[in-house]
Amino acid sequence: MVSEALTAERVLEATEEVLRRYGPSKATVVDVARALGVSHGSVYRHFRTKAALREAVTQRWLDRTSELLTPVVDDSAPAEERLDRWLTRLFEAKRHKAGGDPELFATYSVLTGDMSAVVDRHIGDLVGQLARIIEDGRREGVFASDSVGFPTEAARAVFQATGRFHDPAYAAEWSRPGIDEDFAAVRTLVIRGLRA
Amino acid sequence: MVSEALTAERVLEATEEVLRRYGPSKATVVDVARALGVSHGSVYRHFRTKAALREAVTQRWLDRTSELLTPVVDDSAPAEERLDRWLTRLFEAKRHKAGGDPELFATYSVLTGDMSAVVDRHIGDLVGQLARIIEDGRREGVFASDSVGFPTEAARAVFQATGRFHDPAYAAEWSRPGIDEDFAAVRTLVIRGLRA
DNA sequence: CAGATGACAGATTTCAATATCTGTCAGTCC
DNA sequence: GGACTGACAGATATTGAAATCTGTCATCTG
Repeated sequence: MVSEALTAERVLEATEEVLRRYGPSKATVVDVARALGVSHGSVYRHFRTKAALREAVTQRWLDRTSELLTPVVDDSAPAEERLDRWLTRLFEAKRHKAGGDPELFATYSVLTGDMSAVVDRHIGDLVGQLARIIEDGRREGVFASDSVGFPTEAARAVFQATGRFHDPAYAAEWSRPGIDEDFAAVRTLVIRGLRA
Repeated sequence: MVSEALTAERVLEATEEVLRRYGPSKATVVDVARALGVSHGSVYRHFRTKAALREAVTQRWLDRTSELLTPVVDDSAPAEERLDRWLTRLFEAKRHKAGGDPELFATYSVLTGDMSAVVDRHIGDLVGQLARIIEDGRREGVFASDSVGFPTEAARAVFQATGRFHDPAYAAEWSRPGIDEDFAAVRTLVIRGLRA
């Protein structure tokens, strides 16, 4: 064969490129096959359905954000500072993605809308990261151990309370003037709410 | 004339009925006129455009919720208790509307999507109510006066942090199991965040 | 024989014609 | 004469026939 072997990874890359070019409603499996120079039957060898292909490419996209945040979780700084940095970095990352390539961001927002399982897993990852920071903070004695429930419950509450600054549904608000002040106020409120 | 005079109020009532029956995409000015037994030209005598008619009917709908909450603001109970009740009642009211007549709720959710001015005014009303409670709490010494900014800023933060439990975009989540625990956790977190 | 192809049936989307709606206004009717 | 009508132009929505897409599979190829 002249070109490289057709792998799932190459199919995913082509899919992302096709999605970027045509958007979620017009990107077809035939387009992906065309971009790879193969027949669409070959794409179905790697992904059973179009939905499975979209799920895989979306999961990859979401996982990139989670990985961006792990350094903050594993850091050795005080928990309160890490929580602040984690929330800020999440907001920055989302805002950067949304502002840098609005069409691709909109595309993935549409995709995630049809994929509660993939999204739930991603949210689970992020809440897990938050829970680890909160657990550390309780061990340090900086965060209250009795108030908002187990670390995972507190983490869920923090995640939900800051939703306006990471949920794609609000992406349009992220470029409004005053958004930084709003974010600072919510972040402060939430962190104060965790304190001992 | 045999029937009652055609008033703006009667037009609004007919519009709500037509919206309930046909939904936001199929409800036309001609339908409203038909429901009233007049020509559509008469409807234009009371509302300059279809958009103005929809704005008026949407504002009425939103104002009904605001009015439901004023008793809690004007109550003489301690501020922290009133804040708790205000948040709970807002969530209950929204959930009740969304669950009781899902189609009409979805209809109004679509309408509000095209009406930032009306929605901003409504949010301004609600944040104003919250600010009054927070101001009282600061006067009582229960809420910190130095932390999250002026009462209006703190009120905005509280409103945004609890968005998942009043923003129609999340209506689908309000019937999920565990939502009450989630709400309790966020509510507790936020109220603790305001404390002195 | 593992991997790729392309013809095929049924589902979905596109597109252009046709129908309906919005907003105006000259004219009608108490 | 003030409230209402209905014909009208331009904008928007609906419809159904034609084109395209999804997913399968018998066949091909190196």
